[in-house]
Formats: sequence, C-alpha cells, structure tokens
Amino acid sequence: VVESSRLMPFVAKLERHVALSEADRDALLSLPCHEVNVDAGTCLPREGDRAASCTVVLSGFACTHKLLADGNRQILAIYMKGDAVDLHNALSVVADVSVLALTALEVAVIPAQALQELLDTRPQIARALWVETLVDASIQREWTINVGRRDSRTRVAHLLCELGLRQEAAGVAARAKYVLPLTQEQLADATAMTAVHVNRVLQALTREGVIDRDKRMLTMASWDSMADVGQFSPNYLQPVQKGASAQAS
Amino acid sequence: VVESSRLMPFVAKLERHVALSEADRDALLSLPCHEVNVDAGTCLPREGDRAASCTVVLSGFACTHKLLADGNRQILAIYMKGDAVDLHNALSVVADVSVLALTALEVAVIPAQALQELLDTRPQIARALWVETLVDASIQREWTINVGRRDSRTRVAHLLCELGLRQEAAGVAARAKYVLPLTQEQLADATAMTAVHVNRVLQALTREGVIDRDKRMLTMASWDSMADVGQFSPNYLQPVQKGASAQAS
DNA sequence: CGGTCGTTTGATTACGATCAAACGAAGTGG
DNA sequence: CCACTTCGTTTGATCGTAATCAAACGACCG
Repeated sequence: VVESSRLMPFVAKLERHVALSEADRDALLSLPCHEVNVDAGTCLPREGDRAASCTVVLSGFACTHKLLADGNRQILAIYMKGDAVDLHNALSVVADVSVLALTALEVAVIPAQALQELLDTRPQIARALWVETLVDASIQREWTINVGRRDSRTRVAHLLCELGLRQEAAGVAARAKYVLPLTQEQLADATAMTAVHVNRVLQALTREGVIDRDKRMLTMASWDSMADVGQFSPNYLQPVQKGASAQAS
Repeated sequence: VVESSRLMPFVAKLERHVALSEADRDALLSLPCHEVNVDAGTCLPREGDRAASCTVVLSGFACTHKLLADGNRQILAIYMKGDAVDLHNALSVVADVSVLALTALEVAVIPAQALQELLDTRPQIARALWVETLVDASIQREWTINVGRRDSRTRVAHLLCELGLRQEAAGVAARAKYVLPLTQEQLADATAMTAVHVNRVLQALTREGVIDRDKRMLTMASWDSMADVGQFSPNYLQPVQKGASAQAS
C-alpha cells in the first residue's frame, strides 16, 4: 500500500464519487509524478509539442481563464487541493485556456502516458476520471447560469458559497469561514463583473451583516443566509447517484 | 457489420474524435435501443428511480435548460443529430437540468446498463465517450464566456456561428445557411438576453447585411464576416489533438 | 373566426460599466 | 530607515447597454 504518495488528495477526491478497489487505488497512488512549485500570479507552462501531462493541485489555488480580443478576461474554473486542472490531457484533448496560479501553488505533474496506460487495464479508474470531468462540467454549467441569469449580488454570493463548500470538501477550510483565494479583480473576472462593482457588492453584503471581512478572511454570518442570498443549492457539486457504477471492480 | 443501425450518426460523431476498431464500432452499433418521437416544446421525461438510459438525437433539435427561482431561464446546451444529451447517465451521474425538444425530435434511447457493460471490456469506447463529454465541456466553457463577457451583438452572432458549424459537421445544413431551430425567445434564453433585445440585434444584423432572414431561414452574407462579428474561432468545437490516444485498439 | 404563439415597435428605466482618483499595505532599492 | 513603486481596495460621478413595460401585428391552427 502506498501511503505517502503526494497524490493522496487527488485519489481521495476520486473516491468521493466512485468506489475503487485496493489495486486501483494503489495503481493511482503509484503513478509517476514530480512536484512543482508555482508562484502566485504565474501561468503554468502550456505544453507545446512536449509530452503532455496532467496536473494535480496539492496546495494553493489555481484557475483557468481566457483572455478575449477586446482585453476582457473570463475566469472559467477554480481549482484547489485534490483537483486535476487538465485531465483532458490524458486523452490528448486540448482546452484553449490558460492556467494561472491564484496563490502560491504546489502541484504534482503526472505524465499523461502513464495515466493512459491505466485506462486500458483498469476500467474503474477510467470511470473515476471520467466522472471527475462530469463533475467539472456540472460546475461549468452552474457558472454559465451564474454569469448569465443572476444579478451581481446573487452572483458574488453564489461564488462565495461554492468556494466555501468546495474548500470544506477538500479539507482546507470551513464552508462559512475561509481566506478568499481571489482578489476582487479576480472575483470580477470569475463573475463577469468589474472589480469596482464587486467591491460595492462586498461592501453591501458586509453592511447588511451577511458576511464579515478582515483582510482576505471571509466569515459568513450564517451559511444558510448566505446560501439564500446566492440562490445556492449544492446538488451540482455532488452529482453522483449512490449505488450503480460505484462498485469496485 | 451492422449497417442499418439507427445509432450510426452517433457513432460517426464519436469517430470524428477517436479512432475505433471494427469490433468497437460494431459493439456500439449493436447496442440495444428503441426509437422515440418527441413533439416540439415537450420535455423529455426525467428518470426517477426507473432504470437510467442514454438518449441520442437522430433528427431535430433539443436543449438542456434550467429554470431559476425568479422565473428566469437559461438554456445550457443545444443538441442535434448524433449528439448524446445525457451521457452522464452511463455513469449514474445526475445533471440537474431539463431536456426540451426544440423541434420535432427523433431520439434513440439506450439502456445505461448496456453502455456500462461496454466500458469494462472496450477501453477505447470508454475513451470515445469520455472525449465526447470533454467536447461538451469545451462548448460549455465557450458559453460561459459568451454570456459573461461578450456584448449582445457579438453574443448572438457567436451562437449563430456555432449552430451553423455544428449543423454542417452533423451533415444537416450548410454553416452559412440553415433553418434556425430556436425561436427568438429561446435564443434569448441561450444568450442570457431578453427576446425583445434579441429581436433588435437580429434586425440590426439584417439591416447591416450581415445576415438575411426569411421566416426561420437564416443566411449569412459570408461566413467570415459573421465569424468576425461573433468573435468566433472554431477551435473549441474540435478540441482533439490528432494522433496520441486516437489509436484503434 | 377567435385564439395562441412568435415577432415587432415604442417609451422608459435601471443595473452595472466606465472614468477618474485617492488610499492603504506590502515590497524594493537607495 | 525612508522615499518610492506597485498592487489591491475604496469612493464618487456619469454614462450606456440592455431590461422592462406595454401593445400591436402577423402567421398558423382548431
């Protein structure tokens, strides 16, 4: 049994959605990988023609974003401990986005080929990774709804709820009290607003006592009231039905 | 060789992204399925505790959408010939969305379990289906950008470009001339606008000669000018790198 | 022939963007 | 240790895009 693997948080996250056999788990934990540190504000190198690899967050926060022709920027996803930022590389699928370290970041880099080899022999691992991309897709849908159909206040609150719940699930903070991994400008890029307006929304929420801010530390008066403001229902983060495909092979 | 299977368009789409062996292809084409017709404007039945199944569009157009508490609606994806609308069911993953027939619709319904059984024995099929969800995810990202960061004019034009290109790829129309499968109200729900404003944008585009409309028939003056207005670059629809995982097993 | 649905037109409103500038904290170099 | 820069946050004033409200119009259908 591989106990000390740096991939433990990643495998733990997979197992939240799909049951794995001992053998499958060990195969994942024994994957070759090397650790890399990235400074806050730095983009992860885009693989050109070099061998592709998959990147798993060990600590810190990252995001994917895209810069438009007119200079506008949209942050498309946020990643934290245990999240794979570029699982598509395992299938040679390209995502036309940049990966940015929001904070100081530790990542594990796995050669895509090593992952690919597991797919042929271990169908349950293939399922687990596929489910992972389905969860990401579910979150992406919710983001489309967020920027498309919610007003600024609800939008910001919704994102703050998601960040809280995901950090709690990842074991890095409590859902109702955590250090914001984004600047207000980055919050704006994630919610399709301007930094000025994000600031005003945060001030309004503070004034009304829904949240409390001390530097970057965010404390919600109560989770329920925050979820209410953000029209937040957590189903989309846990889209796996218990039973069925979750059997270990 | 199964030649007359109704799943042919679906398998053809899979093979646009991943190479399949004869055996894999036949296994897919021989999947048990039954055909269902759905009237325009009707929601596909949500599976409760019944056996889950996967739905493939044979003809017509469908979409997934979500209704918010305040009555607002967001269309999240549009499906056409060859598209699977609920591939997540193969892994017992739930998507908290409704599926709506935009036009009269023919679909093939495949028992999820039959698909699941293929995953264990045919890793290349698992890959192909996974890639399919990655393509959908790529489109979803683009939609987030569209509603988040583009102005109404660009937004509408971008959607019209996507619809054209995808219909051409699916072999149901030319990219620059097709029958709009959406009402203006539905276009509004897809682009996070109001029907009134969609109408004004369409009129403006018509006035400027970028598009021509006759009933629902849409004709672009030229694809390039339309792509220009919509800031449309088609990469996100074809995110698969040639080579690598595309080997037939 | 009324009835419904989708489209079109017009008038008004408002939410959030934009522009501009000041402020505080953290980091850097002289 | 103190100027000085930089980055993130905050405040204020104004503007503009698209929403909202309201109503008419055309096509299709029973």
